[in-house]
Amino acid sequence: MNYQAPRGTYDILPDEISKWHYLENIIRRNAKLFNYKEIRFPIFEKLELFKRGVGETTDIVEKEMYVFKDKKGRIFALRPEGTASIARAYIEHYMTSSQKNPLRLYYFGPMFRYSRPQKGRYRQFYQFGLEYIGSPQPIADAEIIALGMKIYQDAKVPDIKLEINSVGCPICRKEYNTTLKNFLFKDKEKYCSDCQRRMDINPLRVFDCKNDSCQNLLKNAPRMIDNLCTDCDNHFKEVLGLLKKMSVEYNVNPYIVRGLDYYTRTAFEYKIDYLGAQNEIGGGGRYDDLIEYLGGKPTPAVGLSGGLERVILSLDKSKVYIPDEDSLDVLIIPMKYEFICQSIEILQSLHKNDISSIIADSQTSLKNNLKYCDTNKVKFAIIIGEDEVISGKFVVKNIRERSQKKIIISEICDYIFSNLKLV
RNA sequence: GUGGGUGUAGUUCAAUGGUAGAGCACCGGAUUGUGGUUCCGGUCGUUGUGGGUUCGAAUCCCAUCAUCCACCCCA
Repeated sequence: MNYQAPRGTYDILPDEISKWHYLENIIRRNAKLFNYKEIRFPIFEKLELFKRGVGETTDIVEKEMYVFKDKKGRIFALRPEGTASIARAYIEHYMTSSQKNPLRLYYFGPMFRYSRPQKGRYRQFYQFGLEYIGSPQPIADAEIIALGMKIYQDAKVPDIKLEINSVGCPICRKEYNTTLKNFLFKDKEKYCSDCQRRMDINPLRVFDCKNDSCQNLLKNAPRMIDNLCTDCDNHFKEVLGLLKKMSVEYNVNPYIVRGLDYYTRTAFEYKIDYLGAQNEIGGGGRYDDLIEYLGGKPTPAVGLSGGLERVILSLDKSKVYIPDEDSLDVLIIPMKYEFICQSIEILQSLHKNDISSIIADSQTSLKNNLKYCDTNKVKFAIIIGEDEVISGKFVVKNIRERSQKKIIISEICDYIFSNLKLV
């Protein structure tokens, strides 16, 4: 084998596509239910957009982007996530009219991050996302969170947990950061080397440490959630209240830190605990300052994104039944190549009636063609041989019932059409 | 980016440094125009790739590519 898919990428083969359609249909259906409109945006953008939007010091931007130059030396990056592009499009197309706002959008598509592949972690991976732009109100947060949960529940992802936190606004977060740093640096030497490094770069990350002695030291550490300003605190409490009203179960986890800089106030994650290190299948939060920061008018917004392959892995693992897609209606089997004209005639009339059909290879044995019908759940087979051509009556087999009937050519479509519903 | 495991037929897996094998799948026949069972027969490999050690390498060593696990990060 000379060529293989690049590291961290993979092919989705026809046999697996029904899972993807299943999931995409659930997302589309729910998006429609809540009046979210699909948006499609480029797979690459100016590097600057992600640097500014996602945050210069985030891991995503710092070490995980596919960056390239085009022929004129412009620097682009393959998109590592969707929100920055959505904010850009929102500003670029002046999608601000009050008749359309708040604006509800959803998207699907591949994202790219250069990281070491593992199960459930790829370099090209698929995400869906929902964005609710133009409302600062807690009901927007609650709608997004509940809708995400509904999608996972509809898809039958087992044991999904919602964790929620508030990361505050720039003002109270800044204050909190100093408080936390003071607390940490007081006993700096007592922490593990990882934690000491985290203190400088992203102090909130120390809460993720798995080291028991560090956790012990952190017991009395100040938490963001206790240091929110009044507005942020009220906002958070209202979001929680609305979730309760909507019967969405959640756990407040004061240590959720998202890897993208644009989040303000609400931050949340959807988690499962049976996929190893990849326990987060989706997440999101509020990003009230992003659009302004990228050059638009101040516009509050909240959104979420979820990874499709992690959902599919979880469905595989828990053996959730996924219905097969519609199979082929009719296989036309010419016994010899010379009957190809009659085959085409039947094929075209079936297609006119919206009945899916193909002509079998006349070199394959009848036996194998019928086997093909069995394994691929084809509904009918039409056999075309000398007898049929002379008599004008063709054998139409109902594959599942293993029965057959001779029918004149002009009535084949009607016969199959009326029997398809029964199959 | 760091540390470790794995790589053999389409697939799942065998093979003390000494002739590369089995199940499933596939193809053919029993049934010369009729399919899910059964029986019989058959095809399939530069052992991921490239070097090295050895009389001899799937097996040992090095490199490389891919994959998996943990860290990291996140979807």
